[in-house]
Amino acid sequence: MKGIKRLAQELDISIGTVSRALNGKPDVNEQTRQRVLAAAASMGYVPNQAGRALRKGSTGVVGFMMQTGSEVTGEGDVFFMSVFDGVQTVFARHQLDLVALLCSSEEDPDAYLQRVVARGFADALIISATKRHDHRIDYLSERNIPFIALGRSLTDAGQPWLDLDFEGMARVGVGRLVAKGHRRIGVFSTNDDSNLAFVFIESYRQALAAHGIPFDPAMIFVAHPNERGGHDIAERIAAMPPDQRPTGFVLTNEVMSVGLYRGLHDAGLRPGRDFAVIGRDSPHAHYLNPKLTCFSLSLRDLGIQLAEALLATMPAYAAQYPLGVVRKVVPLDLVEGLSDGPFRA
Amino acid sequence: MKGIKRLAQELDISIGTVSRALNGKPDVNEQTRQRVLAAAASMGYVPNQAGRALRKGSTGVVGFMMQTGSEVTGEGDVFFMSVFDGVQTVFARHQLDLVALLCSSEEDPDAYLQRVVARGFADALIISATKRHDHRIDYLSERNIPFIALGRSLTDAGQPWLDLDFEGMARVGVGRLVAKGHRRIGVFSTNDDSNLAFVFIESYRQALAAHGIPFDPAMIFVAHPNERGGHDIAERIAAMPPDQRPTGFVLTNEVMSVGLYRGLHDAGLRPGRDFAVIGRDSPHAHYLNPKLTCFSLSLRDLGIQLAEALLATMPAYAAQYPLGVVRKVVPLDLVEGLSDGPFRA
DNA sequence: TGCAATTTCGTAAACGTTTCTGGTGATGCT
DNA sequence: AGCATCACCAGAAACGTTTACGAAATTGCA
Repeated sequence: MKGIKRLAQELDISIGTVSRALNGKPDVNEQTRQRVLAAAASMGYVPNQAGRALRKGSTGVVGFMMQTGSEVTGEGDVFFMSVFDGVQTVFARHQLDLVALLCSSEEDPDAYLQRVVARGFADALIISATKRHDHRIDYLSERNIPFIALGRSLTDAGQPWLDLDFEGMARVGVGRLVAKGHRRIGVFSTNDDSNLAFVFIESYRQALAAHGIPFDPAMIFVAHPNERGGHDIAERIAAMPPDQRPTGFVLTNEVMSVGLYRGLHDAGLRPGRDFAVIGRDSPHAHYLNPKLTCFSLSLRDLGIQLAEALLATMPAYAAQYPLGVVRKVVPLDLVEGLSDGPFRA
Repeated sequence: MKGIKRLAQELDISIGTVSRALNGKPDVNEQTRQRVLAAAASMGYVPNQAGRALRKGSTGVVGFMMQTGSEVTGEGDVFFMSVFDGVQTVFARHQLDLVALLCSSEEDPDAYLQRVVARGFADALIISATKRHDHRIDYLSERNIPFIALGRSLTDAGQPWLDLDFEGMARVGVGRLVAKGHRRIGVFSTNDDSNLAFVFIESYRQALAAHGIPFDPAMIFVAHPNERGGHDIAERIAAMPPDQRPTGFVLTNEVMSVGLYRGLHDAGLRPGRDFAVIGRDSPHAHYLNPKLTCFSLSLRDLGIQLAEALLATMPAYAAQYPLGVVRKVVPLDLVEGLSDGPFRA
């Protein structure tokens, strides 16, 4: 005999009453409730997840889907740890648990989603690293599984999303460099289907146009969104004839600046003196020398917004979070460093 | 009507047969099996996790418990992503899924473990950031839940564990610096109950003794195991009278060197010239200037070993992994850089 | 042809919980 | 005193699966 049944037998009351006592339901005598609670504590009773989920149809778990492997760690790293923390502070108020659903780099994300998630493993989902055309969005909305995307997508099923303000980063970044005399401003892009890069490049072109600077495709550097990618870019820049090189760079990724700095240094280019860099804040970038001028935001706060927007779409919680369908760009602050120092123009 | 019942009704056969067909059980006609498989695919059937777990008593899920929040990210960061990848390549062979159980920084790890895990959420666990006295180890072994610890602990319930070779790092690191003439060699420690720091400091003392160098408590620098901690250490070193400062430093953490470099630089100390640094390999440290001399290991391989050692303790898989109870220290390679360059002695 | 062995399948129980439906006894009200 | 109300609780059904058991249909063999 196990579980609630054993408890009931021990106390000589019915399992129904035990369940009601445990779950704070109204029709149970306060005295018996205390008896049950005491017995549960002393016997170390803890409800079985499967039984409860089967009966209730919900698990109390929200999944954050992310990809593993070292190569794909674009936003990865410490980024998520802080976002998680924010999400959890909201979830804690509702006894919801957050788990990270780890999609192996060897498995197709769509397949993973179907395999793990559609089984009713989680009540709701947070998906990240959204692509411009993202099958997961269709899949989840077809089945009415509540979810929110961290990142916009062209695949629009009316889902809520939160995204960083790439337009703003392009506008402010370019504007800042232009004001210092730069005309050849490099940016990075990826060669996958990620919407992030697409939005950023578009905004970059608009920002250039706003300052009357013609767009030059050679200023777009495709690379992996990690340290190595930053290093690759620096090497490519160094290989260009000096008069065709960009004189400044705007990055939206947290860690690329680390590799970029090193690559620039090896090429004899010092950020903030020979070359302007504007990047993204991160624990690593924070210790670059010279100090990186970067866009910054509270990741914990991002997590909080993410959680609230998600709860707003879940029937059981929507009433407490009357936010409607959140589709929002979150702004970043520019933190002045020395890496985009005065240009010689 | 939902799930397997609907499938059965559609095909006009019993749910028992459908289940057996789906699960590859022997006593089902090959032709009906194909019919079932086809119907399941076309109707997008996917078995309910709760129902299956309830009946079978196992979930097919292994949890990796880790803490969230930006402050506690000692080993965190990109470290885990690669380890996960290794674990998953092993798990994939057995249809096991790995999820990260995220313990909020606001919740007690022991309480979290009881709340989430004992519910039968996962079949087995990997716990990390083990303490010298770790309640989780007792808890899990009392309930016979298979688990493995990433990190040794004084709490010994006969559990399997894997740990990095801190003895080796201390011995090789100190030996290398001593050979270059260093006598005052700094190391870092934490002020929590983590066993990692304890083992390392012990080995450090022994390594010093082996070279006839007296132990000086002032050479131990307590700090947070992250970039900021590294920076703090540099500031403290800079504040010491030059003739009392360490002349070299051995770090076992992946990211502290980033902050240490910056802090040393601000104090006018250049790694590899005025000060020797030996650290840990990581994507970030890899781009330090000058190149960091560091201990390195394949995290993916660590994940593979972790997974295999865990499976060896799970009754259902033990036969395929006859490893016994694995309690093993995994070695690291020294990668020569320029940060521990020639000493002036 | 007849009996045993084998293949294939349907039936039903079980996993641990929550919740619906009634029922009992006590209480309140007239 | 009689009736309605109420607080409390027991019983049972249900959630979706897997699996033990046995029955039916088929085959093999003499």
